[in-house]
Amino acid sequence: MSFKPFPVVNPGTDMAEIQESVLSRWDRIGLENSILNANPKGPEFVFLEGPPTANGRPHVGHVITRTVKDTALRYKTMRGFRILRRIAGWDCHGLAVEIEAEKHFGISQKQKIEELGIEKFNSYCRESAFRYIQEWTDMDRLLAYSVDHDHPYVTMNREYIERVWWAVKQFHDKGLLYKDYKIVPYCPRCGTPLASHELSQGYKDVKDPSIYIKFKEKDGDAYFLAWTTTPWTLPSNQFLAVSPDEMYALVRHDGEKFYVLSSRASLVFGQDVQVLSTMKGKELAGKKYQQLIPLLEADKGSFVVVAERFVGTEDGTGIVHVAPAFGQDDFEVGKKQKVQILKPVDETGKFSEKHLPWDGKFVKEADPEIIRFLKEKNSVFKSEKITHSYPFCYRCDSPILYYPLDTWFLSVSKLRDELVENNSGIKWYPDHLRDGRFGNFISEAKDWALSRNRYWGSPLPVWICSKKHIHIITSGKEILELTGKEIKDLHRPYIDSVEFACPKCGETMHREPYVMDTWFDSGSAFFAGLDHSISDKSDSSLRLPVDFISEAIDQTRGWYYALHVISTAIFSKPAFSNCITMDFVLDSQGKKMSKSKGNSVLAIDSVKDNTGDELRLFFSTGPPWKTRNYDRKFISELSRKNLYTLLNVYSFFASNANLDKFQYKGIGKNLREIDAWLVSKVNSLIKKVRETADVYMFYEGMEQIEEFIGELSNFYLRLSRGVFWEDEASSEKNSAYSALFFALDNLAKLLAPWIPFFSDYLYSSLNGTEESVHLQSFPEADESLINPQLEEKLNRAYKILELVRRARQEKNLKARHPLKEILIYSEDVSDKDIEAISSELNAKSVRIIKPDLMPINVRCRVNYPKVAPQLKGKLKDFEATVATLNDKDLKDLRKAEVNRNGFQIKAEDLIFDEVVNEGYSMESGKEGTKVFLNLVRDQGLMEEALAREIMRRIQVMRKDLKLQYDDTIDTIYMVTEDRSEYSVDIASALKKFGSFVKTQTLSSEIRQENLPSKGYYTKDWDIDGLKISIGIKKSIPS
RNA sequence: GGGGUUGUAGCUUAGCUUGGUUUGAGCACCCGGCUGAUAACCGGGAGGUCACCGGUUCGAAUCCGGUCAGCCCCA
Repeated sequence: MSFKPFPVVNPGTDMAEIQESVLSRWDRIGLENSILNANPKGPEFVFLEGPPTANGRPHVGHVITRTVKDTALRYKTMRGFRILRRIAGWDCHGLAVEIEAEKHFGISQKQKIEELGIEKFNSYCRESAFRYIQEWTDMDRLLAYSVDHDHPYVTMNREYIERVWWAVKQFHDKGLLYKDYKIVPYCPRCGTPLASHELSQGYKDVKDPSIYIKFKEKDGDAYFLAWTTTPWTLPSNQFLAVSPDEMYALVRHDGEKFYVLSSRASLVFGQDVQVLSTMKGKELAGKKYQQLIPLLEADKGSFVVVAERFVGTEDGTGIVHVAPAFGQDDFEVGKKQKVQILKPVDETGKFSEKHLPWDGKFVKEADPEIIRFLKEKNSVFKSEKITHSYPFCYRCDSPILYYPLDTWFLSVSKLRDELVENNSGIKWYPDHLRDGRFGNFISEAKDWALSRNRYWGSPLPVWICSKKHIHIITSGKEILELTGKEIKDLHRPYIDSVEFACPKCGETMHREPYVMDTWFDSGSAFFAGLDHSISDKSDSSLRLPVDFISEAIDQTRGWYYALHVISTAIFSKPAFSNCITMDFVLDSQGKKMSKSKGNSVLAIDSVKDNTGDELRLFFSTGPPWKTRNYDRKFISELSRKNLYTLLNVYSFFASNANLDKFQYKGIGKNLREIDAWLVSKVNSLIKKVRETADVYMFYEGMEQIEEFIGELSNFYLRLSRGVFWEDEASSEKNSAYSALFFALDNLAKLLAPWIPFFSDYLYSSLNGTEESVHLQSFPEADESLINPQLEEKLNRAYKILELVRRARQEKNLKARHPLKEILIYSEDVSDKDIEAISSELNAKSVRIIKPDLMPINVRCRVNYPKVAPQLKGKLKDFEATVATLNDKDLKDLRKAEVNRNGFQIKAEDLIFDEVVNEGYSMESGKEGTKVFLNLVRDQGLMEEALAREIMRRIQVMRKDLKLQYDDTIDTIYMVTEDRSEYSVDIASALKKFGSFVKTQTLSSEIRQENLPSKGYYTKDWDIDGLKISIGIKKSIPS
């Protein structure tokens, strides 16, 4: 069989180039398809993609979620699992899309949309749903996100909508669907209510008015002082609420009388306050007051003080202004008091009551005028501004109002116990989410406001007849059966006209004109977003719970919540069993990214600035649930340290293996020690990576691999280089090649889930194949090749090497200068153990010695702080006695007391100093290991040192000329000045060591000659005072 | 106000579950060395009140309580 060379790495090869070549190979071999259909008989692993909206641009945060998801998928595939639902998904409905459409048509009011026509509006929405799909696919390709992009689930598709409808019916059948006239968080611009989980996305700190209002007592001359940040609700005031059991006071201030919460009096009035009487809040209940703005007519029961538990005592005055139309608590008060509520504001958030001077104004804009109006009436006690957090529509940024509206709800609050129970078994990463943020949220779950008074969404499939019978339609087929009419598109407006006779009473049924919260769409994905692998929606084929999902932290109240609620309600099971949650990606300064600050990074820019591997490496280092600063500096640092280091190891391997025509035939039995070490380390690594990845701790696996790459390069290869350069084939050399190949090949497979491109480059280069690493099995550790003792042993040897380097450093002895002798004292190292490091030690002799052979003198001195207080006057005698102790005494002292001159000398009375003998350099390690360098430098050593100095410089010059490994050269030199400490003759040095230098530098000859000389590349050097010019030129082949 | 989370060198961080020499590393900095794989690397230096206070303990970065600060979520 002819030798097939390993592809060599061209200088300047970068990761981008590798990524390009790997991508085109993947296309060539149709890898995507093979991955999607891998392991058809393997155990099942169910994945679910959280559907982003393809109507928005992906940002760098999406890169990290895709990294984590894909690493898990690739890992599971290599572990032999058949992955179900490895498909992309797209969330297509909702306000985000509608707002794009409004911009497109240049309108911003619902009325205008209806004038335009819902048909036209929605058809634009449908078209623009995939506005940025190209950017998403580009990003996914460059990140190697391996899900099926050609068969995604799409929430606006007919089948999907029908499954969502089916879900609504399940809620209805369980009595969990109801309609109510309730206060809901409402976006006046979008004209629709928002669910609590949507509301939570839009809190912002803003400045609002903070005013203290005087409500005049009806049967007296005092005022009730109330505080509010929403002056526009004051015309609708119908009650004042106090806390029943708190103490209130009637006080005099500046000539007027006020009721106020006792504990707040001084904060509101300052020093100038006189308490006239005190009473409990409930004693105030029933007191009447004058209508503040007497422009609207109200029911008789209005304008009284009520006692309510919701009244807080932390801010304001302890007296709360109640406008039943504009707050949840307020609404309940209105209901309790059985009054008609005042609602002078229409659905666009504008005053709509001709008796009010602010008629037609948006409520927030009317605030200043209302304040002015009240000031003129002397009803304002104090008017300020405060900064507080207020909700805004997370889609369009309008201030949210609380507004009474007919809304369809899901009775999620009834399910709280089940939600908590189903959550208890979910594995959360990080685990504190289970009982923390997510657990808290579901244990206080509110009813889900499901309906939206909008246009582009899954239509609410609820039909009602005049007798209030409800019918839920679950398919287009059912519509056909009920009406005899085929309906192609289930969206509005077509669905709006569907009418049929009530199955119960025969009256005509009309559809409730709403669409649904788009979170209900995406939250249905676990049963609605089916791929070809799961064809019906029966429980068993759904494989609930899904094994793995992963999204960013904001989804605890978004997608995770929706999935969990729907799955619990319909299937009484959790929707997912493992969930990795990412925290946000911050900018390089650790600041939150935002469009307005201009520091946000688009995913597409990021994947073009860096390769997919580099980004994935960056996002895989460290736990994903910690915030990470996006910084190019760190990305390239990690890349350099790991990917490029490994590329160089491979490059070294390939170029040498090609010269030697090495072919891998498995690792043999007779490995060199350091090769056995490497093989052992690889197997240990495999074991550790599997253990962590199996429990979803992917970042720990990656960190283990990173550490190993460092050891491979800086320990193994550095110490083994020599054997690869030997001319003759040998079993040692073969051992080294095999071990290195084994390490690289396994590393390629280990890296594959994290670093898809480079790992595949490495794998195919090593194995000379077009096949992909991603279809290989994940490596399995061979326990019999793991040798902890050996790993530990070389670890110690490496420590010794460090000590020697330090000892050399101390005496300024370069590593390339040979030493006469190194002595090593260590309890647990034998001569054989240090073989691996002998090349780096560079000594004529290395010996392990017993403690008594250490070239040291132990001296001792008196430990004064210990001894002086006891001895006092005898101290001088003691000193003299100590001075007489000889080496044997000192040795004895380590074991027992020594009696001398009447003193019982103990070891702790003395301080021992170890003084190294003349002519040695010593270093001690932590475990008592000591190394001694013999500093003798005879003529032979000096000559060799000088020869090596010259050799190294020739090598540098070879590199300057970019010569090939096997190019031979002619070398000449000329000494211009010699003041060196070498004190040896260069000619005689070269005479003795010339052949060594020649071999190492591939010089056909080395001779003295005047320089510069024509045709020679010349450089001047100063070798510790020896000034020398060296010239080399490529030999002309004879 | 409630819940969660974080606080270790200029920066990024490991160690905390299970208390035990002197808190370990990388980047940057300074000095020196090495370099026929490397964009590397090696040795040394400088740089830490382990946020703060208290408790438990022979011993606390680690366990407990409290405080402060940042971030996130909720009300």
